[in-house]
Amino acid sequence: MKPVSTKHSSGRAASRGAGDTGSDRRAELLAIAAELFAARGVRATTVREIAESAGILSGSLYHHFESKNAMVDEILREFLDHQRRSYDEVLREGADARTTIAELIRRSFRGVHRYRAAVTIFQNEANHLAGIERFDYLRQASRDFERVWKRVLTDGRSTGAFRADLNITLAYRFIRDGVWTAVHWYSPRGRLTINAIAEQYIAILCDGIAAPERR
Amino acid sequence: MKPVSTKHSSGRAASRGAGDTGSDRRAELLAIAAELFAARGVRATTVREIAESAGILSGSLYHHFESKNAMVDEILREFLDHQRRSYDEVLREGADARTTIAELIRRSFRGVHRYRAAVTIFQNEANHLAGIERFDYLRQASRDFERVWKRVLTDGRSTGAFRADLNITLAYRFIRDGVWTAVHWYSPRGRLTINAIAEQYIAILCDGIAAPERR
Amino acid sequence: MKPVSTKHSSGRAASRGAGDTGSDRRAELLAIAAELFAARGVRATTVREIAESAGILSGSLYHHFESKNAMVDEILREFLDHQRRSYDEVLREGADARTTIAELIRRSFRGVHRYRAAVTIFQNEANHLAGIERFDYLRQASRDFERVWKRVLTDGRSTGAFRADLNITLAYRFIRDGVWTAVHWYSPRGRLTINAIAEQYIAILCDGIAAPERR
Amino acid sequence: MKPVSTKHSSGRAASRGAGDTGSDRRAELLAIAAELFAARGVRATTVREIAESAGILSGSLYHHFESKNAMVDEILREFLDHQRRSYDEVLREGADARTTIAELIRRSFRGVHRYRAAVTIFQNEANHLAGIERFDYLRQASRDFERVWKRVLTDGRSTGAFRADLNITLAYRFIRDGVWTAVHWYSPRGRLTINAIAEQYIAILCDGIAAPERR
DNA sequence: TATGAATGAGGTTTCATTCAT
DNA sequence: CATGAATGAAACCTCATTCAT
Repeated sequence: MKPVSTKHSSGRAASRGAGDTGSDRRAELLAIAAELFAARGVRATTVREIAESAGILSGSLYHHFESKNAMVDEILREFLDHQRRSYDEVLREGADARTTIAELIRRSFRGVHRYRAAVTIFQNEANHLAGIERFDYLRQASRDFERVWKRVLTDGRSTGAFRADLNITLAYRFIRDGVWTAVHWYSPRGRLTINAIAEQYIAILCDGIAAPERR
Repeated sequence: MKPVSTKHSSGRAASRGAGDTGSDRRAELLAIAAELFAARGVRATTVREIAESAGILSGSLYHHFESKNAMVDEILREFLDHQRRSYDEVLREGADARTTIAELIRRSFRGVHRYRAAVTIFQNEANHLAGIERFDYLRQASRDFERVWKRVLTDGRSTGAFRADLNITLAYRFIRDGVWTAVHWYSPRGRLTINAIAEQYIAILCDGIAAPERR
Repeated sequence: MKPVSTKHSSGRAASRGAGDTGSDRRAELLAIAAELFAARGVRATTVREIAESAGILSGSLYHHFESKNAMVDEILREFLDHQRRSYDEVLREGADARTTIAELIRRSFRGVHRYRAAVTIFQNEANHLAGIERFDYLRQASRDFERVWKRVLTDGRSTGAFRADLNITLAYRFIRDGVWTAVHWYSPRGRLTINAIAEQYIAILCDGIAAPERR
Repeated sequence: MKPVSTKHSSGRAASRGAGDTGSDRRAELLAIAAELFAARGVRATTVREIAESAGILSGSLYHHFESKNAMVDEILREFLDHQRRSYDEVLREGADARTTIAELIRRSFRGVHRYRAAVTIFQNEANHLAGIERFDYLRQASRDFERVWKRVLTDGRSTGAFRADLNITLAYRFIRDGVWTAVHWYSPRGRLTINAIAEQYIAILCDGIAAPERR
């Protein structure tokens, strides 16, 4: 993971390996950068701004990271790796489709909570970043996620848990957009906890907004 | 419409007034710019790229538009004005909540279809753009839309059309994100027409993905 | 005069000869340009601004004038020609030094009044313009003026009209700067007429600001 | 001194605070820029020219200064602050009007000598610069100077040191223009020292150019 | 680790001027 | 005479990155 293929064969060991415990400083800088990237966009955030927010000069950042994109890379990978593992855990439990979907939604919202900045970046800029070679893996991650959701939806439809006329692709997209876009308005200090939001979303998605007595 | 009260228009008469039928060239250039903005992002799209796509030099663009942001401005305003009027029409019909919500959703998807590039820009960059004085009106437009949806949801909940335990704010956000984010994957040449997508979305939203017999 | 050596051998007869009676439109445009050049500086005034002030498009100006600098040229020449003739008249009268100096000052201030915009341009930009080949004549004009003033001062010193210890060069410069710089604050609608200003200046220059009884 | 409260300094720490001793490089660059601004005018001097004169690339200048105008700003403030203090010292000595006027003139010419480039810029471009928000303080500085001179002139007139019929405003303007415009022709390597020029100017101003025996 | 000076490519914008209609 | 579209050079400025100290 994180091959860090330095094009610039400089002798300086700016980037460490992935599993690296990493100095606290490194994590600190990464957190600062993530917040700025999320708030202003990756392109709109200058290396100078990141450095200044950290109280150092822009040149000094290059002792910790190879490049600006290397920071984005690390921020995104951490989130994606976590989320993939989290989804896999659910699948491995092998519950019924409705339970599984609900749990996937819960874990997605928890991802929003825990990796807020990373999710924001992923949501806002995955499309543009994917055009850069270094971020090829974003497309793979999206495909992995898609496979997970679609498998559960298809399974549920065939077992009768979900409507027979459900369009799997559309349903998947609505769910995906619904959970990730929440990052735009979710605030950890807001009135609703992330769990409450997840439950509401599950309710709407599974049973609709219409009052049940109508049927 | 389109008041174009640019503070920065110091003496330059590059942009015409609003109701202006406008030369075809102008509309042509705007369409080209919109596609690029949508595809690559506003910041990432250079004026030079727009000009080259139109077969002219970058400086020549300034004969038609005051600035890059002036183009973004015009693109967004056209969509927002249309959408606002479209929503207002529905409200004026005064149908019941469920019918109204369905119609609002249909008209939103039609907006996605007709103003695809503009919706993409709005969806991707409204947050960042709103930080610029010139784009203050984006916040107002968002608030206007929010009021429309929330009024109908609240009305439907009190008349018993919608679940009594529905969280209006969350429901509004899910709907909003669901319809606008569709622009990311909707293709006019795809298998599903925009109307089919709208109906599927209405179905899921109103009645959920779960099979009805469960209740 | 006004050779108008068109580098661009275009067949269009944009510029007329000098003695040309000239259409009113031409004079009108020149007056508009002069005001703008004076108010904002030659460089800072765009051709577009001139055209817009005249209610036409920038391209249309080129039917009347060869270039922006051609306008500056004409504006300056008119003033310089007039002023030169005016000074010559005084010299030809052959009055005594003090009378002559006073009259030169009066005629300078009258020049400020009548060619306000031109004097402003001359005062503000002669130095920079003189670097352009086309404006070589500015240096000659300055030298001509200098010769006039110095001749009178020298004459007056040798006849005893002026102090024996007068530094001719410095005196000339103070006078020159005093009269031309007045253009920066003189207003035809101000409290003091241009003649009153001239008389005050003559008084200060000849007899000083100190009260006479002190000697 | 030099508050440098740039509104535009959004997050960039290019320019240091005021009391800053400042790296030598900074002062060096400022001196180079000042000479060019004085010689060619602010607008006509390109950032590239400044950089090339300093042996660096244009972009590198922005490591030291926020913008071209920021350089102009610093150059002007240094001169204005100095001159204001210098005038205040004279006033605090409380000598009689004629002595005070003479000393103010001496100190003005010394300002011309010491801040030649800055005075040239101030003299040539204050009018145009004052139209820019950032240079609002130029108007204030002019007003401050005006008050100083007028106070002394008024005082001298009422104590009988100066002519009873002296027009204070005109006298002030002639003096102001006379001393500052000298920057256009003064050369530190010329025949006359700045002190000699000052004394000649004082003599002419106080007692006139006319021979005394005439009265 | 950090600084501070510099690079160099590229961005948006300006503007005098041209020219077919 | 005037328009309106375009040119092309050059302006100011930005910013990721490098590197000697």
